[in-house]
Amino acid sequence: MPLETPAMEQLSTLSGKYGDEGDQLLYKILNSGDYFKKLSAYQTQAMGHEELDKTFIPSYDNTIENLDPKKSLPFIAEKGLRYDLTVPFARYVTMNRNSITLPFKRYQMQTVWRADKPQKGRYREFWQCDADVIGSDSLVNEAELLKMYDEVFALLNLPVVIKVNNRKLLSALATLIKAEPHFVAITVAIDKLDKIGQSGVTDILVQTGLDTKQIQQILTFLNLGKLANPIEAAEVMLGDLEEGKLGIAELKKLREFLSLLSPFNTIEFDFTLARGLSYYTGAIVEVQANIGAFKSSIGGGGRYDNLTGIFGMPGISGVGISFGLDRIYDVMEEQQLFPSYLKTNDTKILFCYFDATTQLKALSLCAELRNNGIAAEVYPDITKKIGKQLEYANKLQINYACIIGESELQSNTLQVKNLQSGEQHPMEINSLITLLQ
RNA sequence: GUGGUUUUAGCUCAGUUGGUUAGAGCGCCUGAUUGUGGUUCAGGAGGUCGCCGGUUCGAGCCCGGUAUUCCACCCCA
Repeated sequence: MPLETPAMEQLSTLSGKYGDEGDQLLYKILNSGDYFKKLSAYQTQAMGHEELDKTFIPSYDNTIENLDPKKSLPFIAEKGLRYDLTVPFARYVTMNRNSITLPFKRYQMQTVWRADKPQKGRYREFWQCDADVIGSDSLVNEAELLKMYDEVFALLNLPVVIKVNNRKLLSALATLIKAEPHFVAITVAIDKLDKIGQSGVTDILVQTGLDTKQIQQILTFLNLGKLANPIEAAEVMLGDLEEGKLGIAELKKLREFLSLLSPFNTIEFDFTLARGLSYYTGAIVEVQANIGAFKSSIGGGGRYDNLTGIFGMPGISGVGISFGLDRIYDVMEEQQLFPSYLKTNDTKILFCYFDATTQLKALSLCAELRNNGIAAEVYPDITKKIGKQLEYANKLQINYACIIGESELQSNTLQVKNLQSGEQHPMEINSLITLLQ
């Protein structure tokens, strides 16, 4: 079923769900009214002012520069703009737990906002199209959602690579090399392998504080992807660990399901896929266009085991995918994948005229055509220049022009010109309606 | 958040070591053609050179600040 959630959420709902970077990219909304004057002495202290009391507040110039932005934020901004569709969905599920039936499926197509510097393929406001299943652990859901990616992009004629991994393997890897505290740093580093290569990844890991042996094991893990049976190879490496065992089992099961669904696109298991959103716990997926120069992801998703738990409804697992609509548009525009019929004008005919009297006639004829379900337009300005009006129709790709002058008014007929063939015939309004219907 | 870059006519852009009245192409308008398109020809309109300040006899050009565009990084859709 379709679902929509408000553009604004409580900042407390959004904070901490997307990683450190995510919190910085959240658009915060200032509280209403004179939020500084409303602050209590206690609150101003909490904002970093040991000696500040309320009488001091009205002197804004003195106070603002002394405020600690991080400490101040909760007091001056309680709302933020939607950052993705998954977290609001989890909030919705929690709030409506009594009225929805699990497993619950929904799709959601709305804009989200990131407080980012815009650049190529990167927008401050963009559309996401999400599909999620919540309240079921089954890997059938993963398989079906991956197949949904596959089918949608096949319908769009846009070849893609769908990359799949499992967070549990990455987690097991961190356990194996005894570097659990550096889990996030490790995932961020290996995610960059494509861009900066092994040496670049090594550099980052050294800076993180890992030793040579640990780094070597990470690189070994990454290279498993090149083998013929990467999942089995990973099993040898990580299968003794609890999370490794689970992750391997999930990937194997998913591979089995997918083999039955005969995908059109490449679905590959890629151990370098990490993803930054912190709420993913199991399968993670990312979609890349397999055509053109744009290499950033045009879709992503994964399984989140405890997102509703944060809102007070533990033990519910969900999995979802997201289509990055704007980036998909960008790639399709670049590759000219939009079908030509989308580019034609719906307007069938333009009414051309010469003076105030024929203008009235054109308006009433146009209305009559519209009443018959025909898209028609009237040239808006009075001009003696018929050529200009025809050229306007041309530029708008309107195929017919109806010319109304004094002689047509008297004979009660219409001159209808086909702008492609150049042919022009007099006809009655009824035959014009038949012609265009 | 860090680094770079852009800003001149409606649009896309030239503009030399600072020097008279800032240019081009396209578009637009008018006419050849007082009611029949895409071509052609002739003519025309349109710019406080992003903004504020400074240097200079003189600034589109140099300097400072500020806004803005796009790009890369970071991160992601």
